Amino acid sequence: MSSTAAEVEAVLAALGDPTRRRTFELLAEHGPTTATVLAPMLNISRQAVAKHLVVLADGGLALSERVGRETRYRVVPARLDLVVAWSDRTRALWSRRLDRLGGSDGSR
Amino acid sequence: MSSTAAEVEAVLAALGDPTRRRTFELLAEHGPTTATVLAPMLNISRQAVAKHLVVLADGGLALSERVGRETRYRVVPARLDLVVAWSDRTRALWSRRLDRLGGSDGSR
DNA sequence: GATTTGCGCAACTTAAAAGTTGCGCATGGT
DNA sequence: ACCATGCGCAACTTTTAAGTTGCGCAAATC
Repeated sequence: MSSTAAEVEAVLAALGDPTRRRTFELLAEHGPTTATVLAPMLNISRQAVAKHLVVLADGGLALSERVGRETRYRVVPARLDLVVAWSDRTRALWSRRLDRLGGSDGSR
Repeated sequence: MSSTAAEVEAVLAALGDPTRRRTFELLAEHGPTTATVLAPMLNISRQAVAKHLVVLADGGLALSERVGRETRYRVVPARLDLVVAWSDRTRALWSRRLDRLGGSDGSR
């Protein structure tokens, strides 16, 4: 249930690259597509896109499905919850520290 | 108000690196600290930490304050909202597509 | 005022991704 | 059967980020 550190790692690393994030967004807008279709939109080779898609899939942000001779990828938006969860957890670390200080001031 | 693409870029790129994310978390737990203090916790040189802190600051995730001869960094947890906002926006892109399809099925 | 401590600047090395190209194989169309 | 299309594998180049080391300067300490 609670996401492992490795999962968060994979997701944030995947979203760290601009081209890959753009790929993810395109996938979200267009729906299930192939690397061949995405390549011209990103102005990079099909192979480069294919690699990005594998990274996204490794991070659980996308799923691949083989349909005939094409490999269609689709986005898994639920995976973004991991990012949000991590953000909340980190914010919690911070506020917990403030609690220990007992005050209402975060500086100094 | 609405975050620019460049800002989101900077934040996600900053959080993409494991060491840098760890630095960010340490900063959240420990409160304002210097690169010198953080270095041994991360098992890397002070300079390496200093660079990470600059990247975090560029992304708005941290703020530096010069106190005497030390440079103290503190976390800006509010900046994590950008990540959450981007996640929401991307999810919206996705569901909007489903709306266009008019159906209740995301596949195909 | 001499020493210690902490930092920034800069040059460098290293390591790892991003991207390219070429090829061979499988699937679909005619 | 033949050709076209789409993909995966693999080797390679290029780019960029991560990390190190050395040095000089400014601020505390004594």
